[in-house]
Amino acid sequence: MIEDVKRVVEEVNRLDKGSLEGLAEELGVVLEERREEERRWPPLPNADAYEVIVTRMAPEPNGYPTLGHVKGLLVPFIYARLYKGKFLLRFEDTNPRVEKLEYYDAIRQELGIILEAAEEELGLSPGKWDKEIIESNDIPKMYEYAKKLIEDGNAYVCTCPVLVVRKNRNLGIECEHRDQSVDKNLELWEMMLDGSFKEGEAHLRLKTDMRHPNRTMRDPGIFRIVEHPHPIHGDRFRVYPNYDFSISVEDALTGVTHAHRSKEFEPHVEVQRTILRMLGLRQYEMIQFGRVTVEGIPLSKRYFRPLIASGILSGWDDPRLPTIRGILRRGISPRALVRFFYDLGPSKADVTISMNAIFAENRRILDPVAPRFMFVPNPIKMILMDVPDELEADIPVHPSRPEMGERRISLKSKDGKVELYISSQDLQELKEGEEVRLWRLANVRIRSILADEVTARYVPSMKTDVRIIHWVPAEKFTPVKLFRPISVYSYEVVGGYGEPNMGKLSVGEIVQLVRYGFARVDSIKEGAVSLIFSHE
RNA sequence: GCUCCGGUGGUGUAGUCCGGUCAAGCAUAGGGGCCUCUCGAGCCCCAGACCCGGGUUCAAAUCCCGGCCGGAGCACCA
Repeated sequence: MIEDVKRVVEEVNRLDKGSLEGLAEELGVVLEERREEERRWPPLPNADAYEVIVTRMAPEPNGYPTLGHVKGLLVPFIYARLYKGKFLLRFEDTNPRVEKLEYYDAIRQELGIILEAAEEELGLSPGKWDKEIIESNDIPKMYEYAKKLIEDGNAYVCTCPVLVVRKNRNLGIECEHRDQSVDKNLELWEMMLDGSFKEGEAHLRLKTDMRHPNRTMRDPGIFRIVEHPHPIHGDRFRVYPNYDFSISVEDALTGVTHAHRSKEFEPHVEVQRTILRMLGLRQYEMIQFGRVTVEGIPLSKRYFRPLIASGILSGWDDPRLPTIRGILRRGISPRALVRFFYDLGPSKADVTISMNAIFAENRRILDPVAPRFMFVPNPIKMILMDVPDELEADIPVHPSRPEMGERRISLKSKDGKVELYISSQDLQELKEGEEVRLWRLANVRIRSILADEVTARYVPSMKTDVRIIHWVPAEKFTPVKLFRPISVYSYEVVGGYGEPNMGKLSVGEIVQLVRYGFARVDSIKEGAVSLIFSHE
């Protein structure tokens, strides 16, 4: 019997897909239709256990958000919306030494822009956070929890110097403070709060296991003294909770069901679970995701600060920087960012992405809407001869979308001559005697090429299977300065002329320079346009 | 060193929990073609992957064991 089953299964397994499908049909088995929908994200673990899914992003206001933060924002946001839950923005501001008010604002602004774009691009609505929380507001509440920990014998005040603690934690040695009485600990804790100890002299630590294989679990510090004004509370507090403590209490108290953070916090899961258990607080899902680094670009603020201070970078919005500001200023649409990170997914693997991948998304979004303009870098004068009275070119705003309109450029000839500019790059490719087409204007035959001037003869033809180049009239054009980011420390400025009406652009518009690439209008002064090159 | 986490086409990702619908999906980059008065976009087609070795099983990307490679943490910072 078993042998028979074996034989039959083997036989079936040998069949190819076609005959299996035929067989299925014969037997009346209905194949489940493969769903052709947009790629879905993997489900949230244990989602059914919660009535409402609550996620959050918890940035520390210690700098301008970068590309690296976008995943940390979008992962919880997307899940919250996918599950019709709530998304919180929480400022993790418990280290006043590095936090500043301007960073709170920068984070609100930048994240706001991205979430709005997420609503547009992915249809995840509403494209904003449901509630903002300032963690430091809850410090008094955290003091209460600290007290409870001490009273239950789960925490003690330690006055060992840093180096001793470091050594003890490495070696797994318990110090004498560990066995202090509850009363003694309460007394010392009050002293921490009332200023009897200076910064660094006393710490409240969790009593766990000094020989735990996971070293973050060896009596982690949960409160310390910081003698530095807080950007919001000034001198109100001198004792601040540490990361593991504040995050656990806050997540539990604000109803978070799924807490996302980057993978480096993996070892802290155990610490946080322990804190929750000791405090009798609600447990929730802790999910780690892989870090994102950009090929060739450091993401650390520490690295950029001196470059900004020394003027090598113009500020936190320098288009060479991977800050969100910098990237937007460069002309990357926030929708491109959103789409990119959506496709990236919430995976736990660390990834190195290339800016080219982001550029590809941006092109996809910009191409259908960006108005086209002719731009002639490094212009060289071209003199056209044998021109009838007038040449006219109707330039479409967007060749694939005639409804966007067109503009007319007319060139009047003087004694049969017309002057215009072409780019020296194009000129290099031209040969004397060659017929070329000036885009949408006329065909010409190159007569002579000199170092700073080229002459050509008008050809009454519409042939388009010749080389097509771009031009601007010599009589009227817009001076253009194009800033091309190369790396964090370098850039190139390309000067040239643009079509006459480029002077009417406004700051923030993103255009396509035909045959050149996308660029964003950064500023306009006295009719001259400054562009920042986005990408090809 | 210790602890933890990963490894699917060039790149990124889905699938791994609960083995069969996966001779593996999607995107991007690559090749070819069509279209186009942009070297852009669009459309069509092509090619390309389960880290290695054992094991379990009728059946393994999926489970087990061993190895290799990569990353992170080991701050009284988050």
